[in-house]
Amino acid sequence: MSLQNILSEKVKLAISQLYNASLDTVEFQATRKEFEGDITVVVFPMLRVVKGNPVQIGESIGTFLVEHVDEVINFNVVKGFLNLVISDAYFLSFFSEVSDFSSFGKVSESDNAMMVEYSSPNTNKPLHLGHVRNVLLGYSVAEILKASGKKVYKTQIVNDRGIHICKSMLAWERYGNGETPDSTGLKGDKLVGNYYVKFDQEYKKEISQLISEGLTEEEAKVQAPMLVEAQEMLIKWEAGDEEVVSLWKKMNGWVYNGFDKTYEAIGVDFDTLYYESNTYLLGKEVIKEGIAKDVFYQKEDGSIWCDLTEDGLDEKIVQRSDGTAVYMTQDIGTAIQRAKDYPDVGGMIYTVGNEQDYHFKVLFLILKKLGFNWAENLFHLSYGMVDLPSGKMKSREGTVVDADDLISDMAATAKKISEELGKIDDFSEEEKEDLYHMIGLGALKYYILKVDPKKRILFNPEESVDFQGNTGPFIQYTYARIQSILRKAGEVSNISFDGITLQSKEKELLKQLQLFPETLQLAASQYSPALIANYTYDLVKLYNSFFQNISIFGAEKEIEKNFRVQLSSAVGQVIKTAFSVLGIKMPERM
RNA sequence: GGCCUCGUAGUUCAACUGAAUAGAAUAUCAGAUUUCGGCUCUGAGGGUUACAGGUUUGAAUCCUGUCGAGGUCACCA
Repeated sequence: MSLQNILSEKVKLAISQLYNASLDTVEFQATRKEFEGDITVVVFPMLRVVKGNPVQIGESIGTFLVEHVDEVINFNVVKGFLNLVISDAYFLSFFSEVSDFSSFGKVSESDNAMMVEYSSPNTNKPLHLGHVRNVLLGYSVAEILKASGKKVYKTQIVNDRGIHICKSMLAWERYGNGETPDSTGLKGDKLVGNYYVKFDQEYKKEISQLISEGLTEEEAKVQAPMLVEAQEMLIKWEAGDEEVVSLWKKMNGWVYNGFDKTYEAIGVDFDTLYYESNTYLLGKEVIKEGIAKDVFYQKEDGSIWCDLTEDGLDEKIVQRSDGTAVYMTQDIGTAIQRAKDYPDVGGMIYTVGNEQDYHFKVLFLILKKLGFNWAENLFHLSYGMVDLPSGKMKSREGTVVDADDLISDMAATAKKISEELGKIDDFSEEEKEDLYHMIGLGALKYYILKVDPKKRILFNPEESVDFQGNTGPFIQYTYARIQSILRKAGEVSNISFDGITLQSKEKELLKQLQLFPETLQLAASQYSPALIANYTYDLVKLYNSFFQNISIFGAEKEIEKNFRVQLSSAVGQVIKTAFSVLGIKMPERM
């Protein structure tokens, strides 16, 4: 039982005994460091049920708590704030009761399952920095949910259908000379991406050619032979034309291979995949049923709509007049398919950029109207764009930061900095490369995840691999240093710590450690990796100031040394757990 | 134009969802240290939380309006 829960009940008891009133909740906050105390009860909200002077009420409650609660040994009141001093014994017993800090805060898996979707790229371009934010967020939220006791399925929807795919296919057929990833040594997604660009270049040439022949720009855009041919290809694809389908399969295969390498480099994975080419037809079935249920209606031209004006939104098309599926149709189909495939799923989280806020608002509403019980638990994990110091990323202007390049750049910077430190000269080349990758990636992930998802992020490549301050490598470094201390200390017996007097830094550390389980739960309920990142940095800062003020090896008594070493070990374990839900690995040395 | 999100030290981010004197990091400046101006430590300055009202014992946080940044309003995905 946490300290807050114990105190909360006792405060309520005090209110009912002293004032004959009842209180629903008690508000706590950390005691500011300029006052004495470990935890603070805010008296102001109680004024609603108890009339009187907040200072006097605080005094009475404080006196009551000191008399009736073992953990509370002293108190003081400042304005409406009741600062309580908690006994060392309480913190020490908390510390010795947790036998294993490596799983501290984690809750074992329940039947309550969630599906988390992230990444979901187009198959015609390599992944870029924007995808990186998506992937990191989605993966981390999935891991946070797992650690907080949910069963989680990580998934994505692969956007493998449509005119854009045909464009790169066509360009490859015309200009490719049979090039393959093997023959060129290029990653599959890069190769296909190049032909997508090639299409655009040739298409533009055709347009200007046509304009010089006297067509207007509008006409030229529609009549350019390349575009017409791509459209014909799409029709063939939908009709199941063997040649087109096999080319489509071949080129998509290349892209998937390329993506897999990128995902592996980033360190994320998926439990199940959905392909748009498989689910778009399902959506159309549901549309039919929806008409019968009066959720949708058909216009004269045959197009099908959903009227959401009563809910303050617009009318939304769900099927074109020619009977083909739109984006919305597929998403409806995919969601339903997922619920069928995984009946234990009680909710879904979609990690998608905030430019699609409206789309998901509509999607969720439609699914609710269709009457699915899981539709009550859908959440759009919306995030802001990633800007560069030079401005917005624009693929047309070539200012896009490629994901693979980014990862290797980060590792290269990590290498430069690590070499200057010179602590790992005895590592093998392979160990060094692993370490640089770990640090570079740690920097990138932390830099992105510490920011509130809904805010835009400014990505400054130079700042992002900093080793100082609130950065991933700084926390990794602290972890490595703790491991070094533990190696030096050797075996430490696990004995009880009765009789130790806590120094203020030690007490603060224990307080912060104790907060980890609730922080994890809070992060899970708010889908917020940033909360974990900031918690971890606070813990590391406290540990560093502990480390500076208290000598571990120079402790006077063996029992004190043991305690400090174990405290270091616990901090290390908690930092490691916290970083693991952010998807960041910890080096044993660096 | 309608709707949505955001606006906090020079900069990048916090603030436990309404509480005490709004915190870190980084940059800047001043000291200490040294082979040097680089590394490391110590300290300081830096804020009317975009602006104006309102609600409240109490507002960066909630409400209204204004300004600014971005997004979105397709039979594209």
